[in-house]
Amino acid sequence: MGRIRARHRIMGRGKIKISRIENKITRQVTFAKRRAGLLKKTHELAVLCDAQIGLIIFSANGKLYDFCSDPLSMQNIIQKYQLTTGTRIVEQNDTEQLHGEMRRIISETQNLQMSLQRYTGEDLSSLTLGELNELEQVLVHASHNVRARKIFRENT
Amino acid sequence: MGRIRARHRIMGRGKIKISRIENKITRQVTFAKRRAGLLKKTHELAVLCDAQIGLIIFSANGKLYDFCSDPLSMQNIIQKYQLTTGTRIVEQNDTEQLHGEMRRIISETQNLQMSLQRYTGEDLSSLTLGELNELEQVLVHASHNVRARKIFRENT
DNA sequence: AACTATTTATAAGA
DNA sequence: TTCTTATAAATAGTT
Repeated sequence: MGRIRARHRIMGRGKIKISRIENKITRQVTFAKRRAGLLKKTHELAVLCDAQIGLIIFSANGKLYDFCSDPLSMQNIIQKYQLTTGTRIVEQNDTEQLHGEMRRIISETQNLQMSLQRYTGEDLSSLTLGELNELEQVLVHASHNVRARKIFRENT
Repeated sequence: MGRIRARHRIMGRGKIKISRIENKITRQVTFAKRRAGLLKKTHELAVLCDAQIGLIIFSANGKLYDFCSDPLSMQNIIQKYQLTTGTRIVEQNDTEQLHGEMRRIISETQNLQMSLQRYTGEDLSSLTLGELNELEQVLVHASHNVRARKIFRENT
């Protein structure tokens, strides 16, 4: 008498084959359990061994679960990954080229603005005497052109 | 007689606290063991439950280990992650802003070049009569400025 | 690298 | 769903 455990009724929880679980309910339950286990193990590895780890999980339904070890963010991990593997270097070059082109055109714009200030007489401070003579000729010539153009317009 | 196991000599392999392993050798051994375990578990979860998983591990020495479930590539996973979380929108905005600024400055440069062509008399074709009068005044004024500057320079 | 006592994860059941 | 527990799997300390 007393408490007798019906141990024979509790059948084993067998091992499973690693292939897609067909039963939907079972698959979802297993996903929840193993996902939790994986996240825990990931965290433990990162802490125990000073590793930087990023883990991204999309469920079959597309829901996202992720983990990233401190002190980096997932973006940091991804950047480091892309630098290490050489992936996405194309786009980085694109950005660098864009920056280079940007610097070039900003410089050109500044030069144009300075030129314009000379042609309008706003700023002549940096010019030598020779450059002033040259500029005067251009301006005189330009004003002649304008007068000629005016006459052309008046007669058209 | 027989084979007697000296079981008492085999002491327990205790549980450990989850904090950085101080001993370097132990830490490296544990890293290798748990890394293998984690990669295996990751693969199993992906297969069993039809999940899409990307795992990136950097050792303390910076060595990369990664896993990505078929049929996606790590880049696919990263893209999907960034789309899902909205990350990298910042950088996309950066790039877009850069392109916008580029367009603006290109336009400004073109305007400056056109202005300059007018001030040098190279291209007056698009100007109205009123604009021509205005331009002529600016040019005359500018040439006066240049003459004044020349006299200043000659006496300095 | 191999071993094994223990701890941990988890499959199936309740 | 959440809890339980027999069993499988991982692994810490050791050799």
